[in-house]
Amino acid sequence: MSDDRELDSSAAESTEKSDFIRTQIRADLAAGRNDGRVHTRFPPEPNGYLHIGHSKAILLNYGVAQEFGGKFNLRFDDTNPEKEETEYVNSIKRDIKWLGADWEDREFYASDYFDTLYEWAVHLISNGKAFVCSLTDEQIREYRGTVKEAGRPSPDRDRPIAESLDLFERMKNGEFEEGQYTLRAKIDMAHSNMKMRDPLLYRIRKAPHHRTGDKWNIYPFYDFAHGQSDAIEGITHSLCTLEFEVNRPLYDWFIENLPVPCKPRQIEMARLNLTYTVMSKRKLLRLVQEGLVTGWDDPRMPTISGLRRLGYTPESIRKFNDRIGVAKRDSTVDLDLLKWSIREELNLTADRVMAVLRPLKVVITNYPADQVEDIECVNNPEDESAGTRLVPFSRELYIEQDDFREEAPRKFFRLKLGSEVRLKHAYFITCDEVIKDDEGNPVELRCTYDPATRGGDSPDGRKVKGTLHWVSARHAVDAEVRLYDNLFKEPFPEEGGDYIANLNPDSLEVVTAKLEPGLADKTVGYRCQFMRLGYFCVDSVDSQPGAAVWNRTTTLRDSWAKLEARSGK
RNA sequence: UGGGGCGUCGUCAAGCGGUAAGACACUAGGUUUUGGUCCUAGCAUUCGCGGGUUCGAAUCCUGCCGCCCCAACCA
Repeated sequence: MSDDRELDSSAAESTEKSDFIRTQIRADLAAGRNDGRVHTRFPPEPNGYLHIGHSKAILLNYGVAQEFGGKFNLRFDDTNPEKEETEYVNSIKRDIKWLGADWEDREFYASDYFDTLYEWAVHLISNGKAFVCSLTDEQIREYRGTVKEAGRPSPDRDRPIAESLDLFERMKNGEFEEGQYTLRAKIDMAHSNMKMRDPLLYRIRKAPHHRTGDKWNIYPFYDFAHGQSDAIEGITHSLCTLEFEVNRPLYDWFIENLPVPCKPRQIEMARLNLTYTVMSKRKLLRLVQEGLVTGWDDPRMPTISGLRRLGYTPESIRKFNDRIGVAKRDSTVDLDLLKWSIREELNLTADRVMAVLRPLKVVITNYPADQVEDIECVNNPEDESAGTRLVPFSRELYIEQDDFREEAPRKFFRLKLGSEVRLKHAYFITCDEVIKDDEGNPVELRCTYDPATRGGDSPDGRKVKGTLHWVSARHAVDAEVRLYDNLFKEPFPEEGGDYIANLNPDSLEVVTAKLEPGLADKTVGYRCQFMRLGYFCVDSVDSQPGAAVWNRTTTLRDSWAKLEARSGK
């Protein structure tokens, strides 16, 4: 049966995608543009960790290259030395590899092209298309006008070419202070597109660069670096997000006015937004810096490294991306879709094991005190080849506190005083007596079992509605289990005031759980379902040899909780 | 009182003049030794709104409305 499902999904994957980007690429190919080549790139700025939104860009660029027999580059957009760090380039490379996108030997940096970019800036000056400007940042802003009023030309706009050439060289040589001069293109101060009003090309910055060190005193801006870097690498389709739509005329202007080896086409698409989280590096960075999370890889973060640590697989993220599609309209994807993509995979592949998160002791009064039985348990009902394992059963057990109510409505199928339930794979038990503490909370259940129901079926054919998971008290191993929930309590945390105020105070609950003994030696990389509770994995950071820490990747669908919540209102 | 982009189910998203795919979510049943999974059924007579063209419009034209982006020496 699981075979059928796998066939179905692979068949679905093989259907040709027809989003607007691929449609454009096919048209370009048909028109013979760029010699019929397809070459894409992912251009991260190394100023933070990659998040799930980046996975959309990575997988799309890589996927498109694959589908059209083209190539995919990784290029770090490192034109701002003040914000960029080597730690980030390493984490970015690790995350892209993990997602399964392969840039082969094409790892590039915009900073690789600083020399060429400098030459091209000189080229523009020489052709009267750029000039050195002495306006301060404040003046530049003022001269630029507004979206509704034309700007005014800089007084330096007609500076003689030779003078600009000289000044620009001296800027490069470090003869001036930061902010003293800039290099600007000479386009049109009255242009209706603000990006075309004599945009800045270079600024003086004396900060050391993570790769070029102190070689440069001037650094190009994004607009002067990005398209040219694309062209240098032979990129044919430069995919980016919607906010760069207004930059496209400028992108094209540089391509037209510079001796570039290829003419890439910029195509813009909507970025990914997800409910119950934020997706901007700036906002994520603040969570890290203020210690609101444990780091970029905190399992609650929407970062690739956070999701990996939470238990997501590369495949689940790829499937998620296939399902959200790509389009031009602003949208926010339901977090449930992401959760569903990991449940879908783990349902088919994860072992079912037993763990009790909030233990309640059960004593089987008619079970011999010194007896221990090995109960055969199915590892994965969705996958027969996963086999079975033996789990010890004895007189004293733990069950989940939530699975017992002294009195409960008819719809409550779990253990009640005087009623019978099945312990998964083991026996039917009936609760005879509840022992409570001073506050009336149940601390121990006295139960009897029916020896004839071994394995979980009654020979007389009587049925029980509930099946509970359990662990043998004597054999159970204690473990720290981290129950993660949504980082934010609101679906749109950025709406209204400060998003920090919408953090979910219950995004992490830590419990000491009782696990079946076979889980004691599990190591990083192991994923399983704690039966009836959710999917869990061994934490890759805080686990110690012999003392795994477990993270809840996601809960199971819980129609009982839904039902109860509904009737409670 | 500028320019650019976008409006199809609660959320994503196909559709490109021939009479609204699919997924998630949700609802109702069935199966079930996980209240999980799985299965079945339901879930937009309607595509932001109004006109027009056409035998026929979500698709073409037109007017309006709404949302997003652009005035960092960020990317």
